Amino acid sequence: MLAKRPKPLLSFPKQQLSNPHFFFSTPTTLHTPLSSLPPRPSINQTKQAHAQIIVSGLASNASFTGHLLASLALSPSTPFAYSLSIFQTIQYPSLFASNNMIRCLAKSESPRESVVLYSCILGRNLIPNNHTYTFLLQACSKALAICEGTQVHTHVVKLGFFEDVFVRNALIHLYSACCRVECSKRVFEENGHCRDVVTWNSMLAGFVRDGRIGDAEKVFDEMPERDVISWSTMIMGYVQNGQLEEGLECFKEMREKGLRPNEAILVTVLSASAQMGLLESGRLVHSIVDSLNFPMTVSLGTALVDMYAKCGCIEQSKLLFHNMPQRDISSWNAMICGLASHGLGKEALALFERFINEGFHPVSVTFIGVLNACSRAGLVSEGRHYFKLMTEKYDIELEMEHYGCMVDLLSRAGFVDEAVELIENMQAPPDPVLWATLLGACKIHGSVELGEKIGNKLIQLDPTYDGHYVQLASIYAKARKWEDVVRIRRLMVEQNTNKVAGWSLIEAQGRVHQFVAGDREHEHSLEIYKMLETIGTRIAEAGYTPRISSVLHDIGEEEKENVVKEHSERLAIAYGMLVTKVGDCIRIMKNLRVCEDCHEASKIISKVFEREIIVRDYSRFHHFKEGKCSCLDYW
DNA sequence: GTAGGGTTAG
Repeated sequence: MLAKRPKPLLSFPKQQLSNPHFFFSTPTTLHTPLSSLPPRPSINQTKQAHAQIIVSGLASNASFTGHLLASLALSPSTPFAYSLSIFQTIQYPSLFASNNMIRCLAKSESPRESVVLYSCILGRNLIPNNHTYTFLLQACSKALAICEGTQVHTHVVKLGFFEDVFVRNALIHLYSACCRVECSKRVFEENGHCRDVVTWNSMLAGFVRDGRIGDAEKVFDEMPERDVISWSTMIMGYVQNGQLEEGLECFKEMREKGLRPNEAILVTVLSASAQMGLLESGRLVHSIVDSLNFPMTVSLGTALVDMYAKCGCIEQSKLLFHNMPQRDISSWNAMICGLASHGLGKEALALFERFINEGFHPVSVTFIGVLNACSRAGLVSEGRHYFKLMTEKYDIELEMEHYGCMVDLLSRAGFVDEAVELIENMQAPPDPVLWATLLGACKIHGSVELGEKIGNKLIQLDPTYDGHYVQLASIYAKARKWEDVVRIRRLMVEQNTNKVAGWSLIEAQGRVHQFVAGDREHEHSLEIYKMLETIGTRIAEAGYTPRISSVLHDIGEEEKENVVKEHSERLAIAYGMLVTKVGDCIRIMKNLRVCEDCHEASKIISKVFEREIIVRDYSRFHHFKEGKCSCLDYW
């Protein structure tokens, strides 16, 4: 019987660089070893050193080139072609030189090529070492090369490098990068004694990447020591998974332990504060940035600009933006979007023009900001112009969100037919959100017939979502079609819809206070309701009359008035009046849109009590001051 | 003589 031909250890796909001669093409005549290089030299320093040695006639040998490559691998900006050209000058590369070339490849744009070089190492009968595998697995992770990585794993075990903590950590990282977190876990659990802080961090990051926050928490709690990366991974894990409060809590715990945060942590915590609209929390991070003398990098500056804009302080946001030492496209996007959310449409458009004049190229998000700016300020012709510009001049693909902004802009401004036409002519099937936007406009314009058509269609598409019933019923209520209101409400009860509970948040006395409508859970509930009475009397004297069309219950008018009076927003305002100083601004965050009645009441409260009230709702900011709102009732 | 883990914007 014929002996079976041994299977190759590794079989790699044919690629552009897969010819091993690619790595070993030009013979070299250099023989002089390189004196020690300074740590992490810049690419220019390395090039200068290289040039001097060549010019002075000194040749290089494998050892010299190996050092040169090691030095190049350390420079983050090394062009890969340069490293390769140096490697190619060695006729017989040592393992040391080859390892460092793998390391350069791992950092290059073609990390997968490192496995080709690895097969060359094997082919030249060099014995790989732990460094080889660390670099090689790093390259596989970057290339998301799970097949090659798994084969390398078998080599690691066969050649006895599984006990090496660097190699094991690289394996954990490889599997988590390739979405095989269970494999990471297996590597992590084998030989539990062979772990260091990086092993724990890699496992932690693996669970975080996979969205397994519970498992990540367990790892975080069990790890024997934590460094700044452990904290940043956990904090970012919470924030990326939408567990914002836990992220902020984790940051607090870290600070209590006296640890110095790094920039990544600060940026993440700023983002969480921004998403939640927690100004005090964001301000605290800003004060940490200042007190610890963090340089105002583009990331940190942008995160601060975004935080202040999302927490209602648009002036502070603008100030920071204009004083930023450097900006990138994200900074501009954050500022344009921030201005748009505050209804400062013309300012946002002017900034966009400046952005273009400074030579930036807009991206998809930039136009979300621009179109939102037009939509919030009712700038219809400008909106049409930019919508056209983004495809015709900047070649940006239209996404559902861009259509959303346009449909909102057109329909709210009264161009409902044009909005319908836009939806109907879309290439992709329209998202129901677009029809829901149109339904909102039907409510504003009292278009019962079209609203009825769209509302019924949406209810048919998603009978469990209560928002469509509420909108349709509001359209009927505005037209005083009470029988239809009752019918829709009954239908809603029959369908057992999932009601999204409305809430309002206010930050006061170092805490976040959350209210729902009719809430009596707060420790100062009695005082809050007393204040609500006072507010009610004072605004009634100033001419306020309740707008109860948004109340769907078939109850008496007086009861409806009580329902709106106890909306979560009103409770939060009342609490704000109790705990803030006279004249201080009251800042509220809501998860839904401001209702018409609360909007009207807030305007009058701002006048009667001489208080600025800033409300961030689901869609935008409302600055209530001296009886007026920044949205000019266009929302 | 070479080493690893974590980054924002609607």
